[in-house]
Order: sequence, then structure tokens, then C-alpha cells
Amino acid sequence: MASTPLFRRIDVAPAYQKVADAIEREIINGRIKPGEPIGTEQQLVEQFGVNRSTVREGIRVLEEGGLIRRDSSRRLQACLPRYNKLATRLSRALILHEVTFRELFETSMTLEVASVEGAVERATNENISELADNLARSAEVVEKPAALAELDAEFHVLMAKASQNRVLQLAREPAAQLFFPTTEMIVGGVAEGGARLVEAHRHLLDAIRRRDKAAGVLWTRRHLQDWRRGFEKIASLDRSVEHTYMEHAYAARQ
Amino acid sequence: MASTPLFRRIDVAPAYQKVADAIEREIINGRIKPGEPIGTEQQLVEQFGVNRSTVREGIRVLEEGGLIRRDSSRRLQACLPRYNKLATRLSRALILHEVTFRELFETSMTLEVASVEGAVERATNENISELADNLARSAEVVEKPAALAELDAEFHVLMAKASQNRVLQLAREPAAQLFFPTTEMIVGGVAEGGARLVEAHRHLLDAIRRRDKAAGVLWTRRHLQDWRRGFEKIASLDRSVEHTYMEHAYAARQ
DNA sequence: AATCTAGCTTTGTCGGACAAACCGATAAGA
DNA sequence: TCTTATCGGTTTGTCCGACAAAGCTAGATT
Repeated sequence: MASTPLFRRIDVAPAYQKVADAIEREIINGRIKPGEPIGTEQQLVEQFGVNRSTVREGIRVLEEGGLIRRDSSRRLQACLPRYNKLATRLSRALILHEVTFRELFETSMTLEVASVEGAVERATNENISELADNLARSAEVVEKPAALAELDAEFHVLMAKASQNRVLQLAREPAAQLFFPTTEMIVGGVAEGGARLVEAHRHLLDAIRRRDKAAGVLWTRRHLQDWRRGFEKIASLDRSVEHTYMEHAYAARQ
Repeated sequence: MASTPLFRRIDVAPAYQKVADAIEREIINGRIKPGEPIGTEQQLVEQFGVNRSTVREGIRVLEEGGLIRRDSSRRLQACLPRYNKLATRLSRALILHEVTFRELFETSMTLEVASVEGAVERATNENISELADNLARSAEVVEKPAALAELDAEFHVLMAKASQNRVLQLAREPAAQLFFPTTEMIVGGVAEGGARLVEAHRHLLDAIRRRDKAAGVLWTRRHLQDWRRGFEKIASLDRSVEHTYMEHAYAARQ
């Protein structure tokens, strides 16, 4: 057993980290609200009593974490971390861990089903009209794999949004970012692929309109199974989401 | 339609960002493998032809992103981003977006069910013995809410691990980090709360052993419904995961 | 051979400097 | 009068040089 400690553990965190932590605390605690300015670098230098280089290193940490950003004039302000940016990091992590498409597929199935269930229960009229708008645009590009794939990804984002569950929105994002870019390859490689995709979306939207959960789940399953069948024609589910594919998705995002 | 551009979009990214991007590319592409050294700051200064301050800012970006870390002697090396670290960031984002416990509960229900289904299908003997070990330790501290809550969180992490699905492991982590800290409050506030929790874990482990998916799902549902009932005794599901709670969870993690 | 010590390296921090971009306000032009 | 040009004053991005502390290395000592 440890004897009662005589001294507190002394803090050896480097200064830039302390700067970052201090600012982070203020934002997390709500003392600095999203959108409010943090102050100039010079002001931070004076407040913390450290060098500007040190302040700048701390700022980089927070900037990368999405807690602060620079507005149009490059001044610092607090902000709400965007799911999307963080999800990109996570997707990258998944790549490096060499996850397989099977893992991606299984998890996406779970999350998309949950997503549609939520949407059926709680979609607002605005959500529905966004989905309808997406569907209309999809129907127009049914023969263009690249455009259709992009709209497909958007459709599923909109459905997650319609679920009114932000935790779910966040949870599905990393997998979706890796999952949906393959849609283009699949739609392009399967006869009637585009038509089947739009058809599935149409039934999904219909299910949401009619508040028919069973139909929503059914068509989500079919939709993803279609993806899976298409995918297995061009690659193995058990291959890892490779670096090569990563480069592809990566270049497209830039 | 846009006319064919005469000039390429000129690159205005600041130097530290380019440094970060360049190193990131090497890691993502696998030219630098996790564990391999990046080189000293001085070497990077020479290679990139920029000042050390600039290099250091770039390094901070990557460090925060989890792509590089400093080993025991503070030398830079590439590394696999830890889910846990990234998930912490996501949890923080969820807090700032003021998500409610209802959203957290709903999503966790989905993910934990998926998790147990995977575990029933694919748990290895090692997974099972880890779970058994956790269960044994839990039984010993059934009357100590803090210790039991920690073991509960670990149990669910182990179950996700047993699912052999790393995407799922990652997806459930952010919600779990916010969800499970409340267990302590709940177990402490409900008579027989600890006993019910251990009982549920026992049935879950048993279901995994017998490869009985229905039982696994059933007991996961019961387990989480227990949490929900306990939670509703002390707070409303529709209140946001507040800053005050955040501070609590935050302080405990440090 | 094991240990100690001195020197070299590397990181974390500091101070100061300067060009470029940005802001605000004033002056010049239609 | 409304727009445009100009001109300081700020602020950021980058650079240079410096130094203490901690780690590493290799020779010196026991």
C-alpha cells in the first residue's frame, strides 16, 4: 500500500500544452461561447506570460482538435467542432488499422438501420423535402456513377439527420466516409445498378413519409445488400480498406 | 458551365500546414510505418527548408491528430492513432453540441446490441476469459459503485473487442465515454443496482459462451433498460449532457 | 565488468525581427 | 454623393539566434 503522499504530483506538462488546456477548459465550460473571439496572439502571450512561439504551438493543437478556428481575417475564435472534420480523422485511423470492408459493411448495416428507424419516427417535413429534393436530383443522374454516388452519400447523411439523433449522426460518419466512396465503382460496374439505387431511395423516402418502420428497415437492408453484392463482384469483403483506395478517396476529397 | 481554367488554383496553405501534410502523406501511404522514427526536428528543418518554429507547429498538428507521437526519449515516431484518444475528442464535441441522454441512450442501445451479436458469433476463448475475469472482479465490488462502474465500462469495451469488428469498436466509443460514467450515479442510487448489473453481465457472458444470440440481445436490452430506469430516477433523459456533468467526467479521466 | 562522468544532441522555451495580409479611416476621383 | 485609392497601424506567418534541461554516448574510473 502507498503511504499518504507528502507532496502533490508535480506537473510536468510542457507550456504549450498548458496553454491549449487552459483555452480548452474555457470553451468546454462555456465561458467562451462558439463564435466568440479568443484574442490575438499578443494578448495570449501577455495573459499566459509565455513566448509567442509557445502560444502558437498551443493554438495549433486546438485548431487541429476543431475547438478553435480562424475567421476570414485570421483572428482566433472558438467554434463547435464539426463532426465531419473529426470523422475524417477517424476514417484515417480506420485505414491505418487496416479494417476490412466486412467490418465496415456490418457496422454500416447496423447504423443505417438505426438511422432509418429514427427517421421514420421523427423526420420533419423539412427533412422529408430535403430527401425528396435529393431523390429528384438522383433520378436525373442515374446514368452518371460519380454524381450518383455523391448524392447517395448525401441521402444517407440526410436520413441520419432526419433521425434527429446527433450521436447517431456522428457515430455513422466515419464508417460512411469509407463506405460510400465505393458506391461509384459498384454502380458503374453493375447493370441497372443506378436504377436499383434510386429505386431503393424512393422506397426509403416513401417509408419515412408513411411512418412505416418495417418498410424502412427492409429497404435499407436491400439497399445495403445490393451494395454488398456489387462489391463482391469487384473485390473481397475481407480485404483491408487499402492504402491505394485511401489515396483514391483522399484525392477526391481535396 | 465554367470555362476551362487558364491557371491552376494557387496554393496558399501556410508552411506549417504543408509540413504536416507532407509527413501525413508519408505515413498514410505506408512509406513510414507505425513505430518508425520521423527524424529530429533539425533534420526536418533541413529537409523542408523551413525554420524550426514552423516545423514544430506542423508537428503539433500531427501529434494532436494522433499520427505521430514522441517516444520515451521524446524523439518523433509515427504511430497508429488510438481510437480512445480520438473518441475523447468526439465525446467533447458531443458535449459542446449539447446532445441529450436520450440520443446517447438510443444510439448506445443500437451499438451495444450489435456489439453483443458480434461477440456471440465470433468471441475467441481469450475474449471469453477476459470477460470472465472482468465478471469475477465485478462480483467482488458489487457494493462499490465507483469501482463497479469502471468495470462495467470495461466489460462493454471487452464485448466490443470480442465482436472482432474494429469499426464497431470505434463507433461505439464516443457514446460509451459519455454514457458509462453515469453508471456510478445510477448503481449507487438504486437498491440492488449493483447486483442487477452483475447479474446482467453474467447472463451476457453466458450467452456468448453458448453462442445464443437471442439471449445476448435480450440481456443487453434489459441491462440498458435498467440503466435507463435508474437514470430517469435522478434526471431527465431530455436534458443535455451538461457542462457540469462534463466537468465531472473530465476530472475523473485526468 | 560495472559505474561514473563529461560532452554532445535534442527538445522546450525565449526574445527579437520582418514581410505580407488585413483593418480602418482618410483622401482623391467619378 | 458614391466609389476608389492610399496610408498607417495590427496581426499573422515565418525566420534567426540563443539557452537551459533532459537524454544519449562514449571514454574514464573503480
